[in-house]
Amino acid sequence: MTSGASAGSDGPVLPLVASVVPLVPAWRVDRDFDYLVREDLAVVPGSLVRIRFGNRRVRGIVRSVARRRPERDLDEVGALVLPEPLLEPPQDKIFDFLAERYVVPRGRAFDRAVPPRVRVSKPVVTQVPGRIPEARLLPSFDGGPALVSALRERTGGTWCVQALSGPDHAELIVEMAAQARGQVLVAVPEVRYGSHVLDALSSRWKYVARVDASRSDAERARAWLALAARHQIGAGGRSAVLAPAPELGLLIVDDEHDPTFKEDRSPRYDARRIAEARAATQGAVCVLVSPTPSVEFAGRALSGEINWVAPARSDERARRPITEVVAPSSDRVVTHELHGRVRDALRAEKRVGLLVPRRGFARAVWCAQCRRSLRCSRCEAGMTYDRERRRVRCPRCALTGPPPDVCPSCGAGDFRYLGAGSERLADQIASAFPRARVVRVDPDVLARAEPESLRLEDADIYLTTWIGTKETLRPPVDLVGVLGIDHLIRRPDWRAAERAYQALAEMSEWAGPEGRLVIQSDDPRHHSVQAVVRGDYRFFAERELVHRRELAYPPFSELVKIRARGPQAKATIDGCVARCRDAGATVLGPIAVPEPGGEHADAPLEVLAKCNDATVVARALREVAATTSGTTRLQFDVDPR
DNA sequence: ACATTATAAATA
DNA sequence: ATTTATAATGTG
Repeated sequence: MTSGASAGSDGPVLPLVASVVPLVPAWRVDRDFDYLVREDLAVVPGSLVRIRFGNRRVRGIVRSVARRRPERDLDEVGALVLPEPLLEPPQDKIFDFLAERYVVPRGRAFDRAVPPRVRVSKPVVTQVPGRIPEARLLPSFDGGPALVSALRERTGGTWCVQALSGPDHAELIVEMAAQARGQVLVAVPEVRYGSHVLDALSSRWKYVARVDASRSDAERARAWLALAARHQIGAGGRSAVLAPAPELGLLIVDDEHDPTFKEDRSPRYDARRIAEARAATQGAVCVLVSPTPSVEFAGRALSGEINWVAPARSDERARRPITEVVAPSSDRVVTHELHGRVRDALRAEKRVGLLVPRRGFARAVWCAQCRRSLRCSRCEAGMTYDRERRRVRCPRCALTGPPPDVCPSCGAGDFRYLGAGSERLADQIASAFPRARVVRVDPDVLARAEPESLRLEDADIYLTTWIGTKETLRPPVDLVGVLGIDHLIRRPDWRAAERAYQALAEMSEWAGPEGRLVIQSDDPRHHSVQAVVRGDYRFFAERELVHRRELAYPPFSELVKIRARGPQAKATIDGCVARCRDAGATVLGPIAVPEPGGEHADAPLEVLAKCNDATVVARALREVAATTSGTTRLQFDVDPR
């Protein structure tokens, strides 16, 4: 590849030619460009270089370097931005995958390989790896010993690990990292109020290359370059799965179910899928950890497609608090039963956490008989109910109509409507327990005050919305009361049951094995509720998978959402639909999605494609994207959350 | 007829 | 992304 015409042959030495991806986010330049390399410049595959492009200077990443005869007049590589390569092969394949699956120009994908402000070039701290300690926690898991040997021998594979809730969680992550051979990257959910896992990693290793947003740009850049120079361990948020690690041995995604692993700006990647694909291309082990794994990955694990690691049933049940489900009362927010539990706890000088539902939510319609929510006949989204007009409406395709007389699933005629306002909850609770000190935490309070200044330890009743239940924020309590879970269960969204289960499981963890959990729900038999009562994740997963299979939602399909706006929106989206169908997808829509404040006439059009392999559909859509004119905006969302 | 502004094309 | 050529629109 690099030899060329020198040895023995008579011709002149061929020039060095580098293929470069310019870091320019445009479909018109979605390919490599060749440049000459001066003999004194240490340009290698993966180098970050400065090149002339058009009439300006941009940065680019070198894909390959070879001695060959150029086919045309070439410009010279301007300079090396970094002395060492940033993206040694085969890591460039990750960014090819990123560009391909998530339908972005290559320059936009490769831009994610570059650290912020590459001015800082400090010496790199490298750690001499110590002796590998015995694994303490993992061997007691079903499938744990196999994972330990995969880590030690670096035999690859994707592993879905159902963690135990509780204080051992951070240690489990540290233990896996310590067992691994080669470099280790750990991705954790967005760390706004700190992270126990990152703290635990930092106390085990002298220097953990932190690439999360809570660090300064300078520190992130330093960490990024340290990892490119083979520093052993790095950690951060979603983007940690894209950090350089030429000798990657282990890639961990912790709390894998968390929605922040989906990037919400272009490139809209799912960090878990990137992690899996990356580990495969580098021969590393990919571990997805969560006490409540996503149904997508758990389903693949239970079917044997990827590896499955779970705690012994008895260990899982031992973490469960005493759990009760009580029917909500129609005239008060705190039922008689929960009121009694709170009163008893306060008398015993114990502390109480109460979870109130979010303020605004969709009003769902469901059948009292078979307990299914009403779904749109056209696109399968859950219907919402407009109380004033007495009509049902699909939030996805805006199909409206009168509420049906009988349930389309079971023929019963008894519908329930959900979604009463909940503004006065805090006041009602304060007046129900007048002698208790009530501390209220919600997004408004958090925006105004630092978490430390809230004096949570003084509270008898800690009243919060979901935001205040973050592990690093919530105070320890003895009783947790969930005032309403039904709005989450009935949410018009195919992941509603999963989100509800995860929320309840988190509350169960908050109450802890010594505590008590009271759930107010009118659907105590729902699998999201029952799984928490039983302390049995698998119970939830297996039942939810039945529903997913019925409607062909992930993991039984992959999804691609496409949105078009502008003058040619209709024609453009029709072209996309045709491409999707050619690629074997089932397409729902197109439908107009009204925007807040926008005219209905020029509302963007949206379709949802269900397919076996979204990468195949993405490849087809790439051609549409590359040929779409500037005034029509196309937006692709592969693996939408 | 010429200046101003939107639009498309090209980048080694 | 940014520049440059080209078409469309506006102005005296």
